[in-house]
Amino acid sequence: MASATHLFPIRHDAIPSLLQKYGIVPTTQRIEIAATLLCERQHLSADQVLKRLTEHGVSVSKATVYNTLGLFAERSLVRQVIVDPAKVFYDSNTEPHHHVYNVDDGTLIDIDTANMCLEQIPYPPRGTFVETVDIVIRIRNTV
Amino acid sequence: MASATHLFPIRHDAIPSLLQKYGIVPTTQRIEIAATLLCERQHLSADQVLKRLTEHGVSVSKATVYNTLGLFAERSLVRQVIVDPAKVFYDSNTEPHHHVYNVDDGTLIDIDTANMCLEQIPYPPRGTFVETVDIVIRIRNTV
DNA sequence: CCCCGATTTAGACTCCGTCTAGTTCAAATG
DNA sequence: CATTTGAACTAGACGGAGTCTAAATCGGGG
Repeated sequence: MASATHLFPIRHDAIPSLLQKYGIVPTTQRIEIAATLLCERQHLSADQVLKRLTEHGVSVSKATVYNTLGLFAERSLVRQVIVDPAKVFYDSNTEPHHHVYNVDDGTLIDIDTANMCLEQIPYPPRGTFVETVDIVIRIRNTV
Repeated sequence: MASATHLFPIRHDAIPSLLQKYGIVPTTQRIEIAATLLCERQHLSADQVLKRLTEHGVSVSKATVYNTLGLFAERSLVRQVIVDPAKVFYDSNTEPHHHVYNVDDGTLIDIDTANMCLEQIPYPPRGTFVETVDIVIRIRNTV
């Protein structure tokens, strides 16, 4: 359940132990998928991860990529970012931060939470708890 | 381009002029779709709108429902809410507010912006402008 | 009443993601 | 070292949301 967030760049041979730290059995495919996404701070869709793997001559099935990214998100190794109705992004950066999404070209960038004070978050209804608070600034290109 | 937000409930016969105020030609189908969504503060997916229309004996094609809701959002008559990777919600409430989304049961509720001060929003990159700032509090059921 | 651009339509199609059922893998066991 | 067993992986079918296309229809201006 790893307390500290990992640092970039992550060395390929550090991945198995990283996965274990998050309670994930480090299989060949999971290591490859993690290496693809976690090599730097970035936002990739499942499809993009699959494409990169294929391009690098690594053969992993579509189902495994989708399942594995879902597992990573569930275990908080990566973060899901839902800003585009068409696809889910997976964010290799798990430190608290928010996002700026360019609706026109699909660019997604991180912004620090520093100074973005968010006061008075309402109590969650009975029987529920807050999982995340996501702030998305949607921008568009002028003209 | 209507400045003031409309008030609920909206009378059915007030819809044609409301559409015109937003630069939308009020056709039969658009009036029906607007009436379905705007009758009260609510969040509906395109599919739900289509279902309600069908249930009320109003026949509108799927393509028209999707296109029309997209048009309404583009003209700021309604607001798109992207919180679920599976579908887009359309929000009849266009006043500034944010959302609490229950990931487990798909419930979406509005929260007032009052007291939720958000300071220090970063400048948008050159050549872009901020369209919306969306805050989504994701909650889950305990147990 | 006719014309013509705007709107609507049915249904095919695309794309993201899930499901299924069979296969492979690897670790533990005998 | 062979066997067992459950987890993980796979290919490909499938499902659902949303888009596209080409044809039909509408409705306001002439």
